[in-house]
Amino acid sequence: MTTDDRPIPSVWARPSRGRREQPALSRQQIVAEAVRLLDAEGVDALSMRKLGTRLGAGATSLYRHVANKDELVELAVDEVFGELRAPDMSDPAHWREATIACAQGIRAVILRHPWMASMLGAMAYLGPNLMRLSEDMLAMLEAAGFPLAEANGAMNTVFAYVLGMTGSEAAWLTMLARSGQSEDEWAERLKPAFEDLHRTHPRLSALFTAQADEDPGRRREEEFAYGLNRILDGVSAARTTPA
Amino acid sequence: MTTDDRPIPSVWARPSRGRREQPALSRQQIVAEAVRLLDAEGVDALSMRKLGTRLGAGATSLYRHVANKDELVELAVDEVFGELRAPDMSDPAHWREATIACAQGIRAVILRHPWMASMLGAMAYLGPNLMRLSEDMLAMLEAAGFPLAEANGAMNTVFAYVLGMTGSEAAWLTMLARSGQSEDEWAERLKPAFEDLHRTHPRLSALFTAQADEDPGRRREEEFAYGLNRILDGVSAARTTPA
DNA sequence: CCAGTTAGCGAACACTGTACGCATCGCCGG
DNA sequence: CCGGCGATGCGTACAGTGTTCGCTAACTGG
Repeated sequence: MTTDDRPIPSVWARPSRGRREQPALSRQQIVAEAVRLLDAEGVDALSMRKLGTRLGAGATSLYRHVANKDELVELAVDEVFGELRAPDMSDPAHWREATIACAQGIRAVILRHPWMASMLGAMAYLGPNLMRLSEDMLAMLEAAGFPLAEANGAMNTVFAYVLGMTGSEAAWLTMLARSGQSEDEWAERLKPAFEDLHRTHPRLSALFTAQADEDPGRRREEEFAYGLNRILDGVSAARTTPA
Repeated sequence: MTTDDRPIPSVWARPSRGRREQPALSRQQIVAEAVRLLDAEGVDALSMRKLGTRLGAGATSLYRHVANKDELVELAVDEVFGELRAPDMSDPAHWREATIACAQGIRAVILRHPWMASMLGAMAYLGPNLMRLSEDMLAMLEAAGFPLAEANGAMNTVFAYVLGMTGSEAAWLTMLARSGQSEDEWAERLKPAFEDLHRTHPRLSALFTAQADEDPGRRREEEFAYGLNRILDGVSAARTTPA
């Protein structure tokens, strides 16, 4: 137990177990493990060495399958977007429900992998999985009576909203998680500064107190749905065949 | 010239120039220089040592005025949001124009400092400058006939949209800048893959070709304005006194 | 004029991403 | 059967990172 774990250069003890017990490393495996590491320990914990160790490999071995850390992250982002299954877009009459389902799907994916928020602002994402989703949404909106240009505008608007809203949400949640405090503890900690807030920012203060005894998760869901519905209201006028 | 730049421990050559020629270092100065460095060289180039050198100081001196690099970045973000002057919100009848002006102001600020995009997804921003702006916008929307809760929903929706849209925009632009290519060169480079795109994603392909000979900057401006107007359309129904 | 507070700094530590070259493996043509 | 070959993993090394810890030297209040 103590003799053979030291790398003694002896011909007899040479392991010689073929490297091909497993295919050892593959791009898919690396990306999947990277996603797992990011989910578990957050964006700062992703280092090539740690990822290598998790895969039972040296750090630099990863570079045989991935050019950069940046490329690895790009692949991880696309991998996560691959979780998205396009919702049922068969019935054009339900374009609103389908769009809402799609938006909530994206939101759920980002909240499941909060590190995505940090990435999306730092890279122009053009991966195949999101392109497929875009094409499907365009087709659905066109079938629902939107001219292509309007469909594009509507989709971009919805998508930007989802990104912005969910990005802030994810950032807030990871900040909470990192500080190890609950949402209520945070509110409690702000109580002292509240007197000033009420004086200088009465409206913000009123909103805070009004939201104090709601379930935060539920409240965020409803706020997300509220804005989304207003956007769909505004967008629906662009249809050529109203309903 | 070659003799006195070596730190010889001689009492005679002791510099003795009072450290207080300038107040040396201050938090304001550090943050301002950090913003300048971020603007000039991008987010990866911000390191404590480089920033210190720029200020004619050692790297670790900064820690007397700033707790962390993270805190420094937080301060830099708030500093930049300080550029925002709340637009004229005196006339409640022009709430739409005022909101548009505010949104375009935020967009302009982020595009002027594209590194902001990477930060906003990675931190929950609660700085005083944005809080002031939020309070002003709430006041304006309330004066325009929105109940406070609806004003809050509208503001959050608009703000999420601006963040998402402009964030993607900034990410794309910094990617272009880093690759040193122009937008047209990028389109040219994608020409080979275009045949496939047309086959598998006909709608996206159609949109690309339709946008090929527009000025990209103008096009982005218009897309931004389009979505913003749809959102304001959808939101305006929540006013109690319609107009 | 002296004590105490404080700003700045040099050195050091634990890590990071990544380039390079070497060892080793499965395979494949002769 | 076997020798070379391309692919794969990895040890080492390098330049650079954020941050801590004492040390010096200046300013400031009594």
